[in-house]
Amino acid sequence: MDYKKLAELLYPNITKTIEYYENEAYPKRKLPEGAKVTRLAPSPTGFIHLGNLYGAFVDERLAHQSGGVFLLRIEDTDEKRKVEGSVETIITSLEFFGLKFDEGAGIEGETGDYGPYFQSNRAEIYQCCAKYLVEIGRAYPCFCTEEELEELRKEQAKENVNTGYYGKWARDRNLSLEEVQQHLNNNEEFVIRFRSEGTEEGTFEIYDAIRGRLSNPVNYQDIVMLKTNGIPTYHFAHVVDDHLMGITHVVRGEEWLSTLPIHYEIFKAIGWETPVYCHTAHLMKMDDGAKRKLSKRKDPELGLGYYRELGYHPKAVREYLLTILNSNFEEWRMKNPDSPIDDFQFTLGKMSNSGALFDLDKLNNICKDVLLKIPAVEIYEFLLNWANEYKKEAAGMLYSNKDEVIKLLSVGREGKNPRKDLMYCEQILDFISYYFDEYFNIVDGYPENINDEEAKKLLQAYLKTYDHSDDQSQWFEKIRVIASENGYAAKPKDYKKNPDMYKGHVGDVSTVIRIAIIGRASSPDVWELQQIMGEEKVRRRIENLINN
RNA sequence: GACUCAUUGGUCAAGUGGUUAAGACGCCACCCUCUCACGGUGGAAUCAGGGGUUCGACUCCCCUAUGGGUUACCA
Repeated sequence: MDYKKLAELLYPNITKTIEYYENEAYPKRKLPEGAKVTRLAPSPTGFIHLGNLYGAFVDERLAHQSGGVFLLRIEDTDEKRKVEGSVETIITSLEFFGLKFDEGAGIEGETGDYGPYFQSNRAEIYQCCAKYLVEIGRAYPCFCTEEELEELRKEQAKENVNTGYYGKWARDRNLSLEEVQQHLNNNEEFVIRFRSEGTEEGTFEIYDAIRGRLSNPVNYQDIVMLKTNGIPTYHFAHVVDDHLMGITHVVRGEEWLSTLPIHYEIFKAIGWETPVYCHTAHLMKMDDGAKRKLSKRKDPELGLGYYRELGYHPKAVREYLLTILNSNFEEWRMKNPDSPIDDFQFTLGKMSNSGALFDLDKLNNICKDVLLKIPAVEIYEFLLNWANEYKKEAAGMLYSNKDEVIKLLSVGREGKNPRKDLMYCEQILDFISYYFDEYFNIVDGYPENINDEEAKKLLQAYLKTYDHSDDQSQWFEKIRVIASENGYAAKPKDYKKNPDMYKGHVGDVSTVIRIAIIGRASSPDVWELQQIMGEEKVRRRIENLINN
């Protein structure tokens, strides 16, 4: 069989050679020793979830920690699944979380010398590489129709053998030149299949940077490399693109583990070195008591949009992700509470190889610490931006009450044991909403031992002695006095010792006041909040309650 | 079904043949305290099961179970 002729027959119009691409078009990158080149290669389906961010984070750290390159390539080889505008979504979402690409697809066009970065624009490159494989006898055209393949699978199922296109089942594996010509003359469509040399028994070993040595069965399937439309399948695109783009580390989900043998064999056949593989474990979700891989269909709440809508700070999300990405991160963070997150040395070896369950409690807890380190003014800006995008009705209020909001955000944040009240925008807004009359309402009831009438009596007493210029201790002393005068213990400990002597204690009294002013039974220090609200508002709210 | 990866408390996990099996989140109790947070102290809670190998196994091997993944001209 003259493979050279076959190649010419199939691709008369491909004149460039594989050497041209390797040496002239895409020469080796000039990078410092040890620099890693990574890529994010999403398909543009318009949905990006936490799992994608998780993986992208690994790529980004690997590249930027080593002085390498992090690029974006769009795997748009499946026309059916393309969604308009999804490239923008991907880029802006990742950027929001602090991941920036150095090269590749961009909103304003591509940057970099290794493009095009959309696979749909690389057809000629793939075809050239395919042509080469045909020339050396490692690829061939297959004219089977989908129906015929379906038949084949049924046949194989009946005989109880592995399904697929391989060995004696590969009908077009050894077509003669004349037969190929014949099919071509009939205008039949064809795919290019890989000619595998593997057997069903073979195995090989390969190193995975996360999982260590992996022992795999060898590939024996003549998989499709080029579809009838001349566009490659993932397997072939991965080999061609990652090699030609100079990718050193391929980070991808563990769902690719089982196709690794295919990739390995193609790399070998074409004579290229494999990149370092890094197969990450999936982020999982609890579903009816069982762990499950994140799904874009079933888990919209794990879409990145969800966290932006709730107003999670990107720093907090990064911080959380790093705790599940590298088990030693938390330890490092405790030792270096104020260091920038990028000072942490991320390592592949510390990555877990079993799927982690997403833990919202943990995220929230991390948020508290992260936000505490961000100045109130910046939180305000963040909150305002968030409201402008996701909570329009609150944006105006936040905008026109800038000073007050910043003060509200700052309450209790100073000192040795600062409060950690703030987690994410939605929650923060709720946390400070009482300040605005439009949002203010009484959500909690009085303590059990105090009825409405009693409450009014206490509030009247409070109003009578209230002096807005009192300092904090003067203010609270007056509350103690009101408590004593009305039969409540001025100190909770007294009440605890002799509960029968009192109606309650000073805490009950201040709770009544707190509810009148804040609308809730729990809040930061009332005196501080009053100072921010101003005398008029404080008095008005209490009066409203008394007269209702 | 076949092939494959995984399995330490509720969750994230340290651990690489000899440990009282770290730590974090969550939970509970107590302390601090006008509430809530914060902070502090303490507590409950884990090696999926069964066989080996070994003086000794969470650690190595095998089987089983459970969960994930692949089995496409999807990625």
